[in-house]
Amino acid sequence: MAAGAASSKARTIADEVRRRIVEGEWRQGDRIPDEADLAIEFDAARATVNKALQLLANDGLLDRRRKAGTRVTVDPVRKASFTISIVREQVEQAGMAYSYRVVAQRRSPVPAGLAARIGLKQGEVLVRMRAIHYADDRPFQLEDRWLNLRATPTLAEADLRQLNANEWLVRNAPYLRAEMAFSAENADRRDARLLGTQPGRALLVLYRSTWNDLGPITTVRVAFQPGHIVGTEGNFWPDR
Amino acid sequence: MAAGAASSKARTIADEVRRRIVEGEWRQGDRIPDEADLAIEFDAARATVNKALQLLANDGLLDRRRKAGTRVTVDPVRKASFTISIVREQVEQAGMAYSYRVVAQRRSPVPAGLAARIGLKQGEVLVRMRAIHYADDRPFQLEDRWLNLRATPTLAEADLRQLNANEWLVRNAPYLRAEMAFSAENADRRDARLLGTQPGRALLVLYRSTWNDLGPITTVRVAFQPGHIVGTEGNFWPDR
DNA sequence: AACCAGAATAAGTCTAGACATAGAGAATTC
DNA sequence: GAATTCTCTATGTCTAGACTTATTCTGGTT
Repeated sequence: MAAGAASSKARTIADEVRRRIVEGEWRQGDRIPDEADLAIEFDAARATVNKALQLLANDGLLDRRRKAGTRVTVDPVRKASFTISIVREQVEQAGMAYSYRVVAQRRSPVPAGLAARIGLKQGEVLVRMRAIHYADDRPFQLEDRWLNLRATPTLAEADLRQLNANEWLVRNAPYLRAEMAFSAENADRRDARLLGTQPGRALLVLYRSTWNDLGPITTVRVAFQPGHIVGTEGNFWPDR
Repeated sequence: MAAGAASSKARTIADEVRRRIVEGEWRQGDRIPDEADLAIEFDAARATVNKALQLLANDGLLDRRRKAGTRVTVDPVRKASFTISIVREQVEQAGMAYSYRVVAQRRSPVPAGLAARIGLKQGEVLVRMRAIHYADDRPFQLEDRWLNLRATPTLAEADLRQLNANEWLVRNAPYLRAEMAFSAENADRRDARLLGTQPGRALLVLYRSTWNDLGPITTVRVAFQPGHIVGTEGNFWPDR
C-alpha cells in the first residue's frame, strides 16, 4: 500500500517532480527546467537528474525530447500492469488445494484464423490440449491450449499428460514476446460443463500467445470461473 | 512489431544477456558473472553493465541481490502492461465518429461496500453519473461513475453535463494511485438497454479507481460493448 | 514564400572512480 | 549447537566530465 520508495537521491528528485506535477505547480504541456538547472537546484549530478526524469518518463508522466526539453505529458495514458502468476501458486496462496486434470489431448492441424494470428502456415500440426485447474476440487479455470513442439524441442509429447503444461513452459521455455488479451464470453455448453456452471454465464477469458526465436510456442484460451476478477494496482506511482 | 531497440551499449549488453538466458546458456537459478566480469567481457564501464542488468531485472528476467549476485529468475512472472487510452481517441483512431451522452447525474450517498473499498466514510455524498460513449452512433461503452468533488475542487458540478468526465479528469486531475480490475458480467436489463444489446450477453467490465492526496477522486465501472477485447503486447521484451 | 545549411541546445549515453549498504559466510562466543 | 559478531563482496548509487545525437531555431538563399 504505502510507497515502498527506497530512498535515493534520484528517487527523491523524481518524487518532488511528481509532486509538482500532481499539485499543479507544473501543468500539462508545460516545459520544465532542463536537467542542468534541476541538477543545480537539487545539488546533484546531471546523470542523477537524468535518471530521475527517466523514471517519470517511463511512468508516462513526462515527455522528453532532445533539444526540445522535457514537458509534462498532455494526455497521460493510463498504463496498468498485470501480473499473471502461475495458477497453482494463485490457488495455493488463497489457501486452497490445487489440482489439475487433462481433459483431452491430440495432434491437430491449426485452423486458418489461428495460424494467421500467431504466424504459422495453415494446416501445420500442433498439439492441442484442454485442461482444468481446480481449487479445492472446484473448477477454477479452463485452458484450451495449442502447443508448438517445434519451438520447445525438449518437451516430449508423452510428458504432457503428466505435466502442467503452463508450469512446464514457464519454467523451461522462456519467451521473447508475448501477447495477451481479455474478453468476456458467454459460457457455451462445454465451458459450462467443464467449469461446473450454466451455459450463458459470463466468463472472463484471457488469450495469451508466446513466441521465441523458433516461432510461436503456445497459444492458449483461459476461461475463468464465473465471477473471477483480475486486478492490478498501477500507474503514476513508483514502480519499485 | 520489431524491437524498436535503440542501439546503445547498455541495450546491446542487455540483449546479449537476454539471448543467453532465452537460449538456455544460462539456466533458471544460475548465477551469472558479476558486473565487474561482464564489464571486462563487454569492454564497458561497470555502470553500463549495471544499467543493462537493471533493465532485465525490471523485466523480471533476473534476480539481483547485493553480495548474493545476479541470478536468472526461477519462476518468471508474467507481467503485461495495458494501455487504457481515452475513449474518444480510441474511437476516432478506428475511424469512427465519437459522441457522448450523459444519461443520469445526481448527488448520492456512497453505499457501504463501495465506501470501504475506496476509503471513504459510509454515507459520504458523491456525484454519481452514468454516461454512454458512442462510436458512429452505436453504443461503445457505458460508464457508471462516482465522483468525489472534494478531491477535484476545480471541477464544478454544473460542468459535468457538458464535459466528458473521463477526459476532464485525465487532463486536469493527475492521480497518485490507481487500481484497475477486469471482470465479466452478464448484461442486466439496464446494461442491455443502454448498450443496445440483449440482457445476458457477456460484457467485459473494467473497474477503475483513482486517488490523489486529497483522497479518492473517482471510481468507475466501464462496461464495453459485447465482443470487445482489451489487449496488450508485453513482457520479456524491451520496454522502450 | 519556400527551402536549405549551419549553429545552438537539451537530452542520451558512457566512463572511471568513489563510497554506501545488504547480506552471505566465517569466526567467535556462549 | 545456537546465537552473535565480523569480514568481505557484489550490487546500489552518485559524481564530474566528456562526447553523441536529435531537433529546434536562425538566417540566408532561391
